[in-house]
Amino acid sequence: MTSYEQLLQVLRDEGHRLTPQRLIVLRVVAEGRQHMGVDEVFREAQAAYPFMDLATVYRTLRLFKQVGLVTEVAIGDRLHYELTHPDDRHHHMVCRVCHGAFNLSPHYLEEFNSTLVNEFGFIPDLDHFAITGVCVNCRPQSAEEIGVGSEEFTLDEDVP
Amino acid sequence: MTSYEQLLQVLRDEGHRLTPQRLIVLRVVAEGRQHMGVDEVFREAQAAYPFMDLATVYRTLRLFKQVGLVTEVAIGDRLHYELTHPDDRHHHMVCRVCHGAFNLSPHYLEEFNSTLVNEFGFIPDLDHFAITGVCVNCRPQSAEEIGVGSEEFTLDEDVP
DNA sequence: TTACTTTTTGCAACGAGTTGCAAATACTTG
DNA sequence: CAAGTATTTGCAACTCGTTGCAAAAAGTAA
Repeated sequence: MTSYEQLLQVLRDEGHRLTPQRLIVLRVVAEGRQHMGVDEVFREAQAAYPFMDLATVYRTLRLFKQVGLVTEVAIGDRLHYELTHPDDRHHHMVCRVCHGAFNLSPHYLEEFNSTLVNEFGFIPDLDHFAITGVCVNCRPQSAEEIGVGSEEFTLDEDVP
Repeated sequence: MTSYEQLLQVLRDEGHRLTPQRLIVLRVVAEGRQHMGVDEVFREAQAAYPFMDLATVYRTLRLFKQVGLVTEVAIGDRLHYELTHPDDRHHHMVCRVCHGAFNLSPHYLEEFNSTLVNEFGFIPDLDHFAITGVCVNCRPQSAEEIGVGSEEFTLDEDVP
């Protein structure tokens, strides 16, 4: 059983029907790069299946998110999706200038999470969380002049 | 010079014109409670000035945000605004269940901020940042049974 | 295979927010 | 105060995302 068929089985097991539209969206997301925009998924899906409707893409991605097949990342005010890799959970740092996205291990947020739970009893939703900001390469000159040069950092960028 | 007139001066100083619409929106936000929704601002502004247009309210609030008069808080997918109090900067914890909003001092995010800057050279936008989650009072029973009772916490809620 | 039930699709309408553009108006200078 | 110009407004159209509903299709059972 291939990995792709395992994904289909997840849908079947939860009683969801396997329609051509769902198969195509799943394939597009599985073969696409990280956190694709909805319009991107739509265009590629439509290329493979010209009757594809945008509302169906939205509904399908929402369903896939519910059953855990994909992860939703809100970048700015746009929704993006990527295939869920249970062994590679991460957040995103998204640069406001170049729109590059960088992965961030969840452990950087663990302490913050505990603080909110312990001090306020507030359980924050910190899953798949996109932090906007400015990345090393786009930082203004002044920031580098004070001795925080960009050579010191290595960011693994997902997306140019 | 009253505090309200100081606010007007900020606009004038940056070369923005004082229109009736702007005066009204400013007064509504200044007299309203914390983080009002746009529709709320619109309704109150329209009551005072029936020709008020919704697009104008959006543009005016965006302008006020640019010049620092108000702070924008994205709660869920809706924009909210409150008058900026420079001596009371804070983030918000917004409960996904009861929609209550609680203030959070910026110092809770300082460490996280430094980590991103120092480790990745990434400067995150952490100003006026709304964290969704579940507040003490709305936590599922199971969470309280394991000994994390709500009596231990005091949250100062802005908004019911 | 056919008939039946339930889910899903496609479409069109909707809601929050933004934008292009012509008409209106706030500020400036004489 | 009047004339000029640059900004702002109101309107309508647009974007992204969601939703109601009738028609289509998936799964199920005879």
